[in-house]
Amino acid sequence: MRVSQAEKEKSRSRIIESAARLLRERGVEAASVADVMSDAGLTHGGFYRHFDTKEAMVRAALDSAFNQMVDGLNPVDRSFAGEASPDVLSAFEQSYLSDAHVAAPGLGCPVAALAGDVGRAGEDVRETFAQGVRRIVAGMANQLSGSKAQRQARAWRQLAMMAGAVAIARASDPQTAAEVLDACRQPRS
Amino acid sequence: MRVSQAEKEKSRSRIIESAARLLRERGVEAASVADVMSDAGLTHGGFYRHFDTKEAMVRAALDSAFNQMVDGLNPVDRSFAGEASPDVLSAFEQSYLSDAHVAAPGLGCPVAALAGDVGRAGEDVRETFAQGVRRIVAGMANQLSGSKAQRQARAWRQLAMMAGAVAIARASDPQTAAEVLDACRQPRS
DNA sequence: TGTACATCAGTGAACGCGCGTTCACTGATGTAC
DNA sequence: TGTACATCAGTGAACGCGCGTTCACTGATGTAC
Repeated sequence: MRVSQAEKEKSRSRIIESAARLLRERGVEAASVADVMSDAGLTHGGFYRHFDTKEAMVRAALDSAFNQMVDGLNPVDRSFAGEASPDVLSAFEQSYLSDAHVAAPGLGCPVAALAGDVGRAGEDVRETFAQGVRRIVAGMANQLSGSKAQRQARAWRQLAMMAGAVAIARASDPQTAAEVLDACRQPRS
Repeated sequence: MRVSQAEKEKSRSRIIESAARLLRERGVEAASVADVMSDAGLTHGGFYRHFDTKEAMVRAALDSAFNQMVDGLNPVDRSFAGEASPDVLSAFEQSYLSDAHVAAPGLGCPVAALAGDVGRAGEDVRETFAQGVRRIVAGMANQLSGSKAQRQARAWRQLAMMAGAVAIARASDPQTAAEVLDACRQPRS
């Protein structure tokens, strides 16, 4: 039964949203096309009316997940003039290194959840990932002071540390997770 | 054809070595039992004379990969008295953030290659991973100065940053990879 | 505005394929005497 | 030290299963007149 163009667009959005969550929760390979379609309230057969391949879905879902992260970094009600807001960055970092983020990968940072998987994916997926990471780093660097190169380098170091810490925390026992998160919450040394 | 106990032990070592490399290169799911056995010069049917399940092999391979990393941190010819050797730590960090490490995940740090996958694995695998990370952090902390808590916290931050940076570099294009690695090679800020 | 018809979003069965695991079998190894 | 026999590492076929993808079909949507 054909549905309207507006309905199709809603379906596509639901597929991408489901994919963005399931990819981060289960990994690129374990999040199957059938799982994603079922989560979106559809059957798997219709998948190819929306995407040519699973890889195309992965790219769209990655982009969506990065958008969520960048939105969290640049709340519209605060950065209306692009001004530096160190409390926004502090809040982002505190939220990133929280137990809640560790416990909910499906809603969390795609770098912490998927960097390993994407490293083994095709070039197109890696390109989508790289652009997403760059947007996060640019958003963080905007909230820092110093020269442009200094701000960007500090943002890279901070994001790498936080993503590494959350990935380690998820891959360990609760005590080890608490140790690495606590260490990374402390100021630089 | 039955082989001697010594031959069996050699087979087991080859299986673990192949698994440790293929897991880091392809990920936990994509490194199949048949691939590992073939790489070790055996056929897949004999796998269960060595391990009860694929998960048991993953744990043994993870342990082996972490051993390699810890050996690199504590060269026997240097740390004979457990004394602090800052140049050993510097060499470790420089090697960790090198292009060679990014290009050769099969011989590299299991944290950078497998933290994401292990985060979705069973509790036993996560426990093996956690013990491995702790050994790396202890080895790094031994090379630092300050109170025990300070040294350990600094080691956690440094390892989290380096593992995050290498994972991001592998999941990105060459230019982005160079940016994140360069940033993380710089001293603290 | 109505009518006739082409389009196509979504369904559910089916495809080939590789996965982890099991199994009957082989024949050299290890052991009991 | 020899001999008879039980053990078991390794082989290769087979198992059920879920994967990504394809396909014939349905019937509401969109369009041409």
